[in-house]
Order: sequence, then structure tokens, then C-alpha cells
Amino acid sequence: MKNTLIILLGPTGAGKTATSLRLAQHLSAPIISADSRQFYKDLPIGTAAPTPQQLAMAPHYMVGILGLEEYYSAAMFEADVMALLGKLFRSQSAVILCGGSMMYIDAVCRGIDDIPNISPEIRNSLAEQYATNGLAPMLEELKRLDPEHYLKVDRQNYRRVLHAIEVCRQTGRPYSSFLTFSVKQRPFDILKVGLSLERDMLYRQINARVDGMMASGFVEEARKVYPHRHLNSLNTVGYKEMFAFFDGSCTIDEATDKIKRNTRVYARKQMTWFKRDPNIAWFNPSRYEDITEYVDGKLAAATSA
RNA sequence: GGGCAGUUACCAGAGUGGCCAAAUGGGGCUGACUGUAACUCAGCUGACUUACGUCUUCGGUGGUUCGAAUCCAUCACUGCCCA
Repeated sequence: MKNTLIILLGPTGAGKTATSLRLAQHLSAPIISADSRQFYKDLPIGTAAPTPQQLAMAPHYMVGILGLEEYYSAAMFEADVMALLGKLFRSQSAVILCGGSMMYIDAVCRGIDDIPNISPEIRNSLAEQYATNGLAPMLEELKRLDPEHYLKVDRQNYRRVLHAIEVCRQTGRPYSSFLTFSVKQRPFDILKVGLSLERDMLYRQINARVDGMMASGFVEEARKVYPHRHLNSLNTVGYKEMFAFFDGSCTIDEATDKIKRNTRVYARKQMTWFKRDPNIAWFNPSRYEDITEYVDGKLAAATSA
């Protein structure tokens, strides 16, 4: 009998949390979050993290485990989740991975190449150089250090360019030499369940959710973390717009509208990513029975196999 | 009632005789993305067309001109100021 990791994914606002709880209770399965912002413990409202009541309904992992200043990455997520699954599958045959962070999900499902973490010194000095000199010298450096990757990268995307350079600088090897794109075999089955909605319905839910956040103290939450605004963990939809409001550059209503809009944009980007994955079985979250029927069927097949 | 300013694509807003289907920003759409990824980046966004291109636009109407979003007249509407 083979263990199964059920991946519950979909755009933000589609209803993953509610569905995950029902499914977890139905299967007596624990839930691992695959939401790269719900990992941070100081952002419960803005990231729509499961509430204490919801957390009590099933064992949860990876929710609220990080301080805002902590570094984390898709590769670390892969390692952490694989270790966690090793333990959980001793007593469970099904575990739910629930979230919308595309790259993190892929890191668990397919693996991610082994690239050393970048030291803060190298990262910071590179960021400084970029800030003062711009992208052009960076591209020159990349061309020199890793001509192969230079041809492939999106040269207008400074994040990608900088990351390649920092790997080169730190390791003394071309960034591209680390990339194999090989797909790791997992010792368990993976079942991808996607939640999707008609677009206008999804947009309505997103708007309602943002209004709900505002009503439940999001302004206070954002204000508390405002002093740390430069942290990557706060380079996040919702907080960014609030910070602009705190700066006085817009009204609270404008900030709220902007949050709604940017959340919708994020949801679209998630769908763009998910769409190219043919292994996702898509469901409307309102048809919960279809989901359990599908999952139960697959689990039964895995058990008898 | 008088004076001034204005009316441009979904919105805001440039353009003031040909290089204008019309800058730029926002919004919308599509997409890329193997490590800070809720990040970052790209393309498209009047209509028809695969495309070359063709056609219809810059408040309405009528003019001037080889040629108008751009000049003139007039009408309508909007804003500000004076009564």
C-alpha cells in the first residue's frame, strides 16, 4: 500500500482552507501549509491563515512557524516537507498539502536542484551594487561568469539576473552548472486537486475576503509590522498597500481597493502557473462531494495497488 | 447675465497643421518564472486581418487647407471666477 500526498491548490480566495479542513476530517489526515506567507507567524489576517479554531480542527504544519526576519526558500520547504512527510506517513496513509505557492508546491512534487544558500554578505553587497550601478554592469558580470545562463535568462528581470550572479560569486561556479531540472521520484503518490471558480465569482470572493480582513483588524496587524517593511516577508500583497497608506500616500479606501486589485492579479498569476500542469484535477469548491469522491476513489486504487 | 478654462481610447492624461490609432500611467487580458516567488519580468490592449494592410476615431455640426485631434465658426456640456 502506497502513501498519498494530496495537494490541494488553487488561486487565492478559491476556498482552499475550508475545503482542506473538511477533507482532513474526512480522511483523518493532517494538513501541511504550502502558503509561503502563512509560514510567518505575525501575518495571520493579511494572509488569511487558518484561525485558531480552524487549526484545532485538524493537525496543521508549517503555519506560523517563522519570524518575519527569517530567511526561507522553496528548497528549504522541500527539505522540511520531505522530512515531515517521512514522519507523518509512518502513521498516516494520506497527508494534505494545501496552499497556493506555486514554486513551493513544485519543489515538493518534483524537487528542486541543489544550489547552495547565499550568504547574507554576498546577497547584500550585490543588492547594493545593483542599487547604485543599475543592471548593465550586472549583465556584464553574468556574461563573464556564466555565458550559458546569460543567453537564457530574462535579462530584464533583475531578480533572476542577480540570483544567478550571487550563486556564481559564492560558489565560483557558473549558476547554470547547478541546474539539471531533473524530476525527483517521491516514495509516495501525489494527487493534485485544484480548486477553481468562474472568474467573476472568484473576484467577488476576493473582494469580500479583503473587506473581511479590514473588518477584523488588518490595519492594526499591518501597523505592527510596518517598522519591518523592508523585509522580504512583508513584500506581500496587502501589506505593501497598507504601508503606502501609513506613509500617507493614499487613503485607506484607496489602499483597500488596491489590495483587492492586486490580490486578483495574484490569483491570475497563480492560475497561469497551474494551468500548464496537466496533472491537476479541477473542481468547483462548492461541489465538495465531487472532491471527496475523486479523492476516495484514488486512495482506494492506491491501497489496492 | 459676464469672463476664463476645458471636452482625447475603459479611466486619468499628453499631443496644438503632416512623422498620430494617437505619448505616459492606471486598469484589463495573456504569458514567463529552479531558491527572497503573494517576488520579479515580458507582450497585447479602436475595429477587421495570420500578416502586409485596410477601415473608423480625439464632444456635435459646418468651414479653412493638398492635409486637422491640432486652425476658424457655431451648438452642446463641464469646471472655476465675477455678478
